[in-house]
Amino acid sequence: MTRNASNQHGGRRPGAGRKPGSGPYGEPTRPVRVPVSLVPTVRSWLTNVGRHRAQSFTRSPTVLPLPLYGSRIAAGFPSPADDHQEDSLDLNAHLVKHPAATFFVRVEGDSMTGAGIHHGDLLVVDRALEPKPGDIVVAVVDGELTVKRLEARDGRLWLMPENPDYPPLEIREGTEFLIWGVVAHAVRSF
Amino acid sequence: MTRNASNQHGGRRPGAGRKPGSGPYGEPTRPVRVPVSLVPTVRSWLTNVGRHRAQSFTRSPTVLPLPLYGSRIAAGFPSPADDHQEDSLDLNAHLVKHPAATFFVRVEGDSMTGAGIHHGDLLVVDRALEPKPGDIVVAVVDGELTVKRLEARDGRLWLMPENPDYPPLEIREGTEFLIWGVVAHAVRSF
DNA sequence: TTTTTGATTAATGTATCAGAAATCAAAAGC
DNA sequence: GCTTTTGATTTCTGATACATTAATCAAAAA
Repeated sequence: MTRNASNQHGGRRPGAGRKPGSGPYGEPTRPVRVPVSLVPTVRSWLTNVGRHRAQSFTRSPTVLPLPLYGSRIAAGFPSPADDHQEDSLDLNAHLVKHPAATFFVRVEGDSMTGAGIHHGDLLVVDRALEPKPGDIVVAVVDGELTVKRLEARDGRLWLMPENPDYPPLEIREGTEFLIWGVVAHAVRSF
Repeated sequence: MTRNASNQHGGRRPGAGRKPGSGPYGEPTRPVRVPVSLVPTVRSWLTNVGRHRAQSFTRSPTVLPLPLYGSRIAAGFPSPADDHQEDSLDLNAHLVKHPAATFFVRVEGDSMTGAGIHHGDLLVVDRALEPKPGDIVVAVVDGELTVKRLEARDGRLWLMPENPDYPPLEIREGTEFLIWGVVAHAVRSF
């Protein structure tokens, strides 16, 4: 006992003690093994979501954020300006090989649904690609723009639909036919 | 030494020993305190980050406006001065509404072909969008990453495939469920 | 050539611990 | 009487320790 007669502060308080649920999360915690590189992400999420318990459906958290830089880091933390990692993607760089020769076309109709091209899709068309049989091309036939698969049979060219409701289109002697480019990608929006 | 003369297996192997990075995450782990109720969520997330690599949107997106052409062209090859050019479009700006909250996932399987999402497609997933019934979402269910359409029926959540070969997935009382984000676009490459 | 096997090393889950944080209420100060 | 102080009490968290599991090695055995 270090208390003297002139100092009687403190002392037993039956029932004193920190109450359960008084921590930042309102409940106890358990240690979970987290890969070193993801520790900051998990901590940050726990700080922002775990405490506020923002939820959109039932009691489950909506989203656990993916790391902006999730690559395996040998040592240290990534620099915020460090973007040269396989985990980041630029759509232009990824989808446009020849910028000067690329354009977009919106799909109308459903003649190519078998190829996963649907009405309303946005096509990325590359004029720099050499059209060859099997390619899906954007072409003008008798003044009409169309999207079909290019085929070569018996020395003739055909534009093949990928939907049985549409007939194959033969490119004949007097047909006005022009290929605009090769379809590289189709973008579907929801 | 418990070995006898008729059993000489094993023994010293200089250089033997488990190699660094041989665990499921490819790197060491550290214990992080997680609220008890969030432990399953964090675990499932860690499991899937390690198994299904996702790519984040670049932090320094390029700007590349390219021509978007209309569907009706009378004749001739499109040129920059062509009257029929409707607009120009930059893929990054057009497809990514919330750069910091966007990531990409490659589709595996064909449970959503009815929605035009096919095996191998690249999904643009937006974490900033509030998931609501009818949205196509990327979700984790009992530790498995999946892409499905979110539905709400009778006070319950369902993850609906868009291919009759697959069963609907009901989110029940004990189901570990969390939504990673809402699918904004699907990119098909040829 | 393939499989076996003790030795070797990394990784993981759990236990433990020290210090921090929150709570209590009588004593002290005003 | 009201507010502040203060030692005791209890919970909580981050870090470390530890036991077990997992992965790797290569000579010996099959």
